[in-house]
Amino acid sequence: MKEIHVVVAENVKAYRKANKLSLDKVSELTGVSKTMLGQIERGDSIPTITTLWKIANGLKISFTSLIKELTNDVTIISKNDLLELPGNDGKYKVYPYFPFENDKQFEIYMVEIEPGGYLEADPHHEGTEEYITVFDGQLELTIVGQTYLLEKDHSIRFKANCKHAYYNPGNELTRLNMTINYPSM
Amino acid sequence: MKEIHVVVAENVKAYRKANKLSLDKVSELTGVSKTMLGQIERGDSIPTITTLWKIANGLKISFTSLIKELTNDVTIISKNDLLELPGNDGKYKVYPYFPFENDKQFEIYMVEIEPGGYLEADPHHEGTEEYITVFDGQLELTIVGQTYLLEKDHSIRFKANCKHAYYNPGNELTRLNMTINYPSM
DNA sequence: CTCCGTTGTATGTTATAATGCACAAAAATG
DNA sequence: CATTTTTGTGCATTATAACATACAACGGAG
Repeated sequence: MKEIHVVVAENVKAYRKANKLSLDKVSELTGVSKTMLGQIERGDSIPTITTLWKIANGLKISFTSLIKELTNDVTIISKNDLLELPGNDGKYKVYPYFPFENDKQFEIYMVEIEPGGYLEADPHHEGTEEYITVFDGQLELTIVGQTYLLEKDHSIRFKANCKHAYYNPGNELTRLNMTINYPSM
Repeated sequence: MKEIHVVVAENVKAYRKANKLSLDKVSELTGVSKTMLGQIERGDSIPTITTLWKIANGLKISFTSLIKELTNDVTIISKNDLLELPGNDGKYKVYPYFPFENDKQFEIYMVEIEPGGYLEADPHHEGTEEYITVFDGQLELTIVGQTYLLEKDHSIRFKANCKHAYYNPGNELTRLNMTINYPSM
């Protein structure tokens, strides 16, 4: 995961090379100084939003093409590779397989809850939704005082902008897939 | 046509008010100082790309929602409720827990593949990505002739705009979660 | 070949981004 | 009601973004 200004640097440089433009020419087109363009391309300086806007507009390219990181084609992750996020009682374990990244609007976790394990979650922002599929065991989900019991192979979708809690009421490990969708305003 | 930093100012402020967050809270979430957030919102300062990135990531909103000039409560699904989508050999079963809908950019399936089960998938649209987490068994995934073997508790992310195939090479049922992300155009 | 123009980088300067701290006003609490 | 906490803004400081200028190296023209 590169720093955003490094991503910008690579994208600006790539565009300039692809179109055989000098720093002078880009400076002319964009109204940003040649020196600053060099600094940006070398990652020596972090441009303001206005400077970037000038570059995008001057070159007539989309803003997002400047900030978009080329993703690896294939990424493989094992649970062993992950740093387990702390639940509050040691019986609730969260594995962040695909954490939130700015170019997509969701994140994916695997969650394991031992019998009796419990977690109370703070409300997410307005419009956020959770999708949970139970692969093993049972899950008792409480949303604003309303309790839902999910068996194996059950799934649930709910708005996550209110207080909610997860609990394993059974006597075997609960394993579930959790996808959290954030609204794109 | 407003200056870009004024647009950003309005969007940050609107988001914060809509979610009833204080400057302090946003500062906490984003790692940007309270003072700077105030400056940004009042249009008194032009943030660097990094500062804006911190804001977008900290609030888990899309970057473009910051630069752009300005939804049913609970659904429960059981596998039994679903019409199983046909695989091509009876050994590959797809359960569409949350099919694609216009207000979000992804869909979620549970997939079960019996030993020896196989499915060849047509390419999705350009930019489409798949995220697969193996909950049980093994999965052999072939993407443009390249083969990946996934064990239990492994996950993979790959571009789904090319021919790919799923195969269970083991001797037990493979169960996996599949999330398909479509590009936001 | 020499000379000139172009290119990208280094340097120094100025303006401002980003922060920590202080504080008045508003809101919350008892 | 009085007191405490929270909130957003102002001020001073530090680091750095953005610029103008200088210049070495390179490429092209004659």
